[in-house]
Amino acid sequence: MLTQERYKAILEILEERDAATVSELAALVGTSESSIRRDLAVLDREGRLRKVYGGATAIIRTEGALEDEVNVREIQMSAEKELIAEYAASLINNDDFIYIDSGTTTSRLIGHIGNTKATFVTNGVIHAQKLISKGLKGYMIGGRIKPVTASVVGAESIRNLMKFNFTKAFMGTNGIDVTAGFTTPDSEEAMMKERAIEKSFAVFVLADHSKFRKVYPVTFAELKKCCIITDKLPYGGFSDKTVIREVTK
Amino acid sequence: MLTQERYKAILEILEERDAATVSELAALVGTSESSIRRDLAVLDREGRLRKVYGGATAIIRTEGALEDEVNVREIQMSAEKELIAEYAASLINNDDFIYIDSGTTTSRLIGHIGNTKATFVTNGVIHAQKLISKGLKGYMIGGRIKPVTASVVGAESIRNLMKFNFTKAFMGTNGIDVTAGFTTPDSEEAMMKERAIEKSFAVFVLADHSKFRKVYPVTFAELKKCCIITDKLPYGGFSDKTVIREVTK
DNA sequence: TCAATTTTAATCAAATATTAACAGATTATT
DNA sequence: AATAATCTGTTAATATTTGATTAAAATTGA
Repeated sequence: MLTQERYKAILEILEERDAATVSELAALVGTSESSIRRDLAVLDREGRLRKVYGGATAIIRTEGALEDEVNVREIQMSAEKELIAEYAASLINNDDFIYIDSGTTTSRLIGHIGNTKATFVTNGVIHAQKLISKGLKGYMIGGRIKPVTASVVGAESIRNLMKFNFTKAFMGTNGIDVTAGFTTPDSEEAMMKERAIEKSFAVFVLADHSKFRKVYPVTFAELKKCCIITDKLPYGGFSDKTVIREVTK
Repeated sequence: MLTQERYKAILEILEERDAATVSELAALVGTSESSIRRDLAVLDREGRLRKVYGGATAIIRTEGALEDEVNVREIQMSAEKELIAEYAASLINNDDFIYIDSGTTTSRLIGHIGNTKATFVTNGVIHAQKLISKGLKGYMIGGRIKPVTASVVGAESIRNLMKFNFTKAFMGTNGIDVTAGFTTPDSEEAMMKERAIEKSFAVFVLADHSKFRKVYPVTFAELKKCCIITDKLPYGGFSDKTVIREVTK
């Protein structure tokens, strides 16, 4: 059976039922679990389905492009990120005035914030919603909404952001590299991040180990500007000029 | 059974009945109480339900992120509002620059907006989310988030709002009265509404018949300033100085 | 208030799932 | 036809999830 035929078969099965286990797919498609796993990995990378522990789920494009891209992806985030988020949340004090960057890692952080009198400012629409559902004092940065990430970016929002002076900022990143620093694929998001860091007394970047040694088009900060909170350092250590907080069980 | 399938099952059960105990969920989903507890912890952190002692309750997300008896009722009396929302959506043109007020009625309106090049500005967090999930061009007003209604209000947000000049505004209201005009219980929300109306060329107030002859503490506009879109006029008609668009099947 | 009852969170072993490495089969390339 | 590259299924080593157990915490009712 051709690989492409398998892909098609898998996607068709997932279209009927919303989810299927690896063993179910193997039986239905008529191949080994190994092949199914390899297929799911490919299709997940292509964004055609969502790989989850035990199988895969369909990407429902019914209404919310956002609902799936942002919310569902979070569900499959790993235990390491949970640890990072938990630790980051423990750094929050009652008198803090905190910036929360958009992105999945920081979104998870909000789930771990307990009862606090701190005030939170964010440019993430979902982050704002989570803040209020947690009963926290929240501020939303205004401006143009970027659909894919459900975050507010652009000149307008930067102007709004500049009014604030944060005690702490919790940032996400796509890449961390010794020479390129913290990088992200989107220049508008990068600009927001850059300014938020500028206006914060202490900056924490939440990043699991997979982010190290990766470089994306736009740099938004030098390494030394932020404290990295991670689960595991890359092989051979990292720049000794960087402040790294390694969180382990 | 896949973890994600369990999540979905739990959320579906909570959508039908507003609340369920851990043991009920375990029986209905067909898994152990341990797993249900773990699932509830995750889903609570994700903000998809509210974990309570003994089980979990659904989060009603139509307007406020918080459960609200009033909201529940409003959702149920929906057929008329649907009509109003549908008609209001038909008024939108490609070159419009539109303000969408926070509130359930306007939230519903977004669901009826088709493919348009118009730009939308809102102070509702959930409204913003709906806009992007619909693929519409959206702007968020920045400022302090009021938890109950998940809307942005306050001095900061009014300053941000004043920069705009809208072609049309779609507003919600709590009361419509000949002498008191359009009224709402919250003064901060009222101020936002007042300014939004001031900055709009045409203003439409979406209100079902139950809103007529009711007066709430704060007036945010005179009747003649806005065109009312409603499903049914009150007995004996209404002020003839008011522009009313009555929508019927 | 305090004791009885219920619920929760933490722990642990068993069951399940994943990964990576390997060798044979299949397909492309020269 | 020979060689390289890719794909497939198997296996063993890891890692994750699950349900039972139990001590601690929360709720209830007198």
